[in-house]
Amino acid sequence: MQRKATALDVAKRAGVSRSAVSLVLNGRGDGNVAKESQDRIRQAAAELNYSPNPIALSLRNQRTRVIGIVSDEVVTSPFDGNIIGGADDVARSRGFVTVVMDTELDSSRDASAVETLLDRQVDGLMYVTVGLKPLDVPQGMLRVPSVLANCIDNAPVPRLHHVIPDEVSGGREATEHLLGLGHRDIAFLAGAQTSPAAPLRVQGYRGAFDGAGLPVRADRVFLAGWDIDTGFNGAMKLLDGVSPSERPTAIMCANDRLAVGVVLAAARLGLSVPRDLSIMGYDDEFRIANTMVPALTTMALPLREMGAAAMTRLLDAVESGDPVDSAGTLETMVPCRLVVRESTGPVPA
Amino acid sequence: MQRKATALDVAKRAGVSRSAVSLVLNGRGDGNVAKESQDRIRQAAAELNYSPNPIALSLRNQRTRVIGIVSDEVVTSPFDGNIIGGADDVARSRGFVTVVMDTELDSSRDASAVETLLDRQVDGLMYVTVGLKPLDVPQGMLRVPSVLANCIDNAPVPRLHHVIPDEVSGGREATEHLLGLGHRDIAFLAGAQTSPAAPLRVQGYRGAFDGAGLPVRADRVFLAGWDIDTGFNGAMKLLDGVSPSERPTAIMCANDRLAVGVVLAAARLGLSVPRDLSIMGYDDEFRIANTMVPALTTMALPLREMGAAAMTRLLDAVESGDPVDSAGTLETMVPCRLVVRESTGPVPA
DNA sequence: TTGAAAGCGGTACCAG
DNA sequence: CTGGTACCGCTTTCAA
Repeated sequence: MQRKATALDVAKRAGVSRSAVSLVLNGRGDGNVAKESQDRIRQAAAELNYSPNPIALSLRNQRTRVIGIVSDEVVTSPFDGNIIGGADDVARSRGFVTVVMDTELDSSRDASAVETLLDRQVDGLMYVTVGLKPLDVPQGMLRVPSVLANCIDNAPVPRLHHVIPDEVSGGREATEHLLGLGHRDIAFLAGAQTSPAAPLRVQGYRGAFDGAGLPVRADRVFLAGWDIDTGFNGAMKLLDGVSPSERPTAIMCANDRLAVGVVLAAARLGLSVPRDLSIMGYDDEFRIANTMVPALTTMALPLREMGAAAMTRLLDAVESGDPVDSAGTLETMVPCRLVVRESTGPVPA
Repeated sequence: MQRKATALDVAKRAGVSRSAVSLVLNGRGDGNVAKESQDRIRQAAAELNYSPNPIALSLRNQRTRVIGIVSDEVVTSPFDGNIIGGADDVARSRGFVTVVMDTELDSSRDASAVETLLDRQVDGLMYVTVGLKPLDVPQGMLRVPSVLANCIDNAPVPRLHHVIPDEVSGGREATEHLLGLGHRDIAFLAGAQTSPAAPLRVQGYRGAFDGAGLPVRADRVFLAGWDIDTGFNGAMKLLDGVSPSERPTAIMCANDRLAVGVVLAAARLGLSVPRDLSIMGYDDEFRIANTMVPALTTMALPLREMGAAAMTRLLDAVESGDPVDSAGTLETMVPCRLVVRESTGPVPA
């Protein structure tokens, strides 16, 4: 591997000094370097396939054009990877590189990941989590521009800007979809208390009923968990051995996996979806919601948009030198998106 | 943010020169620096919370202790993230940092990701893919020590070492599990032709039958796809309207999602799993296989082990200066692991 | 045993 | 308009 060309090589080839090379290649040639020299420099650079050494640049400029992304388990878990995808899109388009470190839910690694990144002089930091959650912000994040994606500063007085999905309106619109199909008895398997998303979606569910002037049956909302078996068991409790008139006509689920369990239970019980029972998921999980039988109607999390919004905000701050929340607001909410497929239909006659 | 302490600060505080600081802190103090000075230096370093600037180090040493990981879509897809987890474990334990770049299946980004990483002077590279596949190795990977995880150098004469799961024995052991339960008519939804994993698993399936001295019914193996609906449709074809004596007593699936579809079909048809029908998955996909109802018996991919093995091999090469395949072999196969849960049982009487 | 100096690859200031 | 030079933080060689 022959070593890469340096600015000195270019200078020699063009018969000028290193300084001239630097000026020209950084667009500050005009008014400083003769037009003719500029051409020679640019040509020499092209011939040698020259590009400046980012490490030397970093050392000199004290800025690296690198953004550090710390994730709780976004890389290693099956979820929410698109937040990073959306963030990286924006970063690349603006000439930044992202480096990702995953702590695999070991919060004792948070601080050291941040310090490692800071040591390497990242220009900014982003923390991404799987699922909406409060975050004990690592101290180091306060030393450079930083944003949170899908998590919220857990301090008494929050300091970092966060980008989160609008769970309340997500819950509301999902419910409105079912109300619009004529359903009135809608059960809600609402996930687990442990996530702040659960109560927010329930709030949206209530809001939809209120908005329609309909009463909410408190006993139709269940907080349990997030997995297939939970959905299955919850559905069995709601449906098995219950007369058709007593059954809910629709079941909303706080994620697609719960919905898979519910579909499974319906199949066991000989209920046709959506003819006898409508089922809604949440998340629009890739290769689950769209390939389920029947394909799941669901509320898509705006993962890419969240990542993009967070990164945009962060880079604006990095490049301007202002703090991330310069616009005065500490929160960006991104709306969820209703995806209608085949698991929901009109209320049975 | 007050700037970090430099070696010069430490030197001043200890009343010595920068060189002395460098020597002592790199363990080459004995024989070069007076014991007493050594102590003062170490103490000063501790007091100032000194650690060398990695960027300056990189520039000086031309080595960064950074390993670049390029992934096709491991970060953004729900799959195989644990390969990176396993790799990162090993890297951290050996004092290296990994930086991950995901190309989101855009192979035109492969080369530029590698060049970016190379520009930043990574000491080694690893390419990770979702699902076993042939890889057109980006040229740049040949310039530093590199390994492949879950993919295989697609060149006429392969150059890079790869770490892959042993799909043949995975397929064989899965089949043997079912044969051991007395099943003789075992259908295999074997994924899609597009992945090299599919034919390998089929080969294992055939091997198991051969080994047991049993004939293979060629019409029991189907190549179709990898998703829930494919599994559902495949199972319906095998089971719906077919008399019990004509039905396979077990269905093997090339991944857990197919198995979900098969379970769903069985539920629709009123078949009890595993009493009437045994179902096997493959992959042990997190939060699918273990939470399915019934929980899926499956063949776990050794993702963490693969990542760890690949990184170990890579770092050995980086630290020794030898090429990655110095042991003479270009392939490491890691065995899959049978996980018995509740979806398989004895053949029906 | 110690410190001065060169150099890694750049950028930016300043005198010519 | 140009080229010399200092400096970013560290390691390493070499002379004192």
